[in-house]
Amino acid sequence: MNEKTTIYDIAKALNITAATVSRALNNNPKISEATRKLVMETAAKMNYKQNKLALALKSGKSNNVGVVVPYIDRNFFSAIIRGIEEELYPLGYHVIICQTHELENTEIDNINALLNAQVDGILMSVSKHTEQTDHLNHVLNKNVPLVFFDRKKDINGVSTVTINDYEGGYRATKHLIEQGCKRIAHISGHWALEIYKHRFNGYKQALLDHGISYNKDYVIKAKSDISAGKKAVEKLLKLKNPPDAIFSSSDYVALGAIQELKEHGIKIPDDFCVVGFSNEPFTKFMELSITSVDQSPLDMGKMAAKVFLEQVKEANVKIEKKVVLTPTLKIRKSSSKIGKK
Amino acid sequence: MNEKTTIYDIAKALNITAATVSRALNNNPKISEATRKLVMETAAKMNYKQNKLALALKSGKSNNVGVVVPYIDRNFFSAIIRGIEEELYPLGYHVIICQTHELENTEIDNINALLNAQVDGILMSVSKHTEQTDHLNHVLNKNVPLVFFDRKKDINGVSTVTINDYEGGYRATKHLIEQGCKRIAHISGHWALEIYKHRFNGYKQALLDHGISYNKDYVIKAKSDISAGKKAVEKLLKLKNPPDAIFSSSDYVALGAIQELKEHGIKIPDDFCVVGFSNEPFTKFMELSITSVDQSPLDMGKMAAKVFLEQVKEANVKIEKKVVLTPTLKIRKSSSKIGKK
DNA sequence: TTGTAGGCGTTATCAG
DNA sequence: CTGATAACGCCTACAA
Repeated sequence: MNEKTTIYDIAKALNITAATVSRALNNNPKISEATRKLVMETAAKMNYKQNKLALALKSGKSNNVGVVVPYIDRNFFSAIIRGIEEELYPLGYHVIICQTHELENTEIDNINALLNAQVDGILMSVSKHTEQTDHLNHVLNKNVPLVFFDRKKDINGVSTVTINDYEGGYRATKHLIEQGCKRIAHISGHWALEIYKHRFNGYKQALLDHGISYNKDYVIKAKSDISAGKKAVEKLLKLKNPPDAIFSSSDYVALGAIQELKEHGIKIPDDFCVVGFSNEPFTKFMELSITSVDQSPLDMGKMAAKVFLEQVKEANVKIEKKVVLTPTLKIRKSSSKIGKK
Repeated sequence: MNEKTTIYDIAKALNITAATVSRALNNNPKISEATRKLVMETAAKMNYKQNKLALALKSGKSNNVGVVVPYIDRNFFSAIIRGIEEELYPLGYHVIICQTHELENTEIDNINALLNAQVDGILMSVSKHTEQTDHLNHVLNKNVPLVFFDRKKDINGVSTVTINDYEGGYRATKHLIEQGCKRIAHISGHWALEIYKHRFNGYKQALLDHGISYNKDYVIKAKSDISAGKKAVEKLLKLKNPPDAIFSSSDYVALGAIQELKEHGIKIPDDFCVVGFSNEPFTKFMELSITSVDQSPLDMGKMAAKVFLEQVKEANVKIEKKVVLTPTLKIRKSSSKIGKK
């Protein structure tokens, strides 16, 4: 009753063969209605559950997909995973999660482990410190669908789902310009990740398009945390001609920047505007809510899942799809100089 | 080269038998050093990877554990999952995640799917709306280790990892009393979850222990969101003798409460103190940072994983372990009446 | 319509 | 030390 019951058990109980049981269970057309019903009933009675492992071994499909991210408890990534799970679960897939901790070796490890586990696909955001691509090519060689989301490597034949970081940077900067800001600084991240380059490019182009000359001194590369934001502001305020706005590639940096600006008695948004990136939950909860670029991670996850599904459907065809989502600017108090209530 | 190579392939290449290859690969003592080396080398050369699926079918161990939570993108749960993953990954386990969306039927579904997938254990936080326990007993009948974290059902033989919600409520309330608050209200959650009852009990006992009589009008049950917090405050302020502090079972409610209090021109913490629960990331980022009870979800996840591991180790013995973690109060501005700088 | 037999990739048992 | 063989649970030609 409580131990595993197999199709053999129920075959024995019915004095028929396991093959017949299998067919009945799978609604195979070539089976009498009578036996089908009988099998179904006793299967239920004996509390039979199909062993997906055996099925997987037989069919070569595990119905598991691996998802690899730096850390699962970062809001951006957990929201993506949620999207993936919700899209894939109804189709019978299970999501296996792995964290790289931003370490190349761990990433390689994860990938290999997933491959050994015979996953039907891998959806991932590459680690900040990944330089090799052998392990990724390896996935392709095994004919396992691979999809990058957000952070990618340029590899032939791999589909990607990203947001238009350039556009995000552009819109954020344009918004600041429209608010009347003239000297807009930019705090960027580690350029090993191209997303930061793109945001910077968008920033730069927006300036140029609006007749504002680009000033190298206004651009700072920093880690993505609060204290980095503070330090960056300290530096910026020491310039002979300090900026009157910041577009930051990180919400945490934006927060640190705001804190430091307040320490200096600078009024936000009246005298200084700040825009962040990622639309972290806290940005909208702040009393001085922070304008930020939303990356719609939930949609990104769902889209990554859909791209994966297309890939499995057309197993023979090699498709390389590049989906680029458009970010939206969430305008909040930290940059609402005009039309303030 | 790029298709799956099995032990048969490498056996053929070496003119030996698959069994020998298997032994060599597994460092079986009864094998000559020479063939071991030979096998290892050609295995590497042929890029052999063990098929864990076959191993799982053979051994009955999938090396997968299922983790079931309401939503994975809630900070509390994603942090727990991170803890579980980090504890289990080094031992070769993979974590499969499922979301119940707080729905009983989805939970039942998830559990069954995980069982079919032959997971080696299930770690879960039960859904708010789960009343049945058949599906959970079912897990036990199959002899699959089951561990509850945070939200549990009282089922014989199931280990649990929770925090001492009573203590959390007690400490939060005591803290408010120590700050000089005299009329402390409590905003609770859905009592279908016993955690809310426990927090309430801690609140009540703290009052009594400090000679403050319990006032039913000061207790409100509400959903766990910002607007519920606002409404609760509206109600409380209409009392003939309104409170001067709130201990809320939710950080979101606490935030809503604070917003509403400010609307009414009430000074926090000078005239009114607020304490929340969960230590959501945003609580410490606010300009008026919010005092909150930290549940150390990362530790909770790690502990749940450890309990699971003990369980698999002692497969024969039925152990029912109840781990209760002690929450810590993170004191911040929203309740720091005394010793304010 | 149903039974038989083989195989998915491994490991374990038993001989040799 | 190594080779054959069976088994894990399921599905699917092929045969009856």
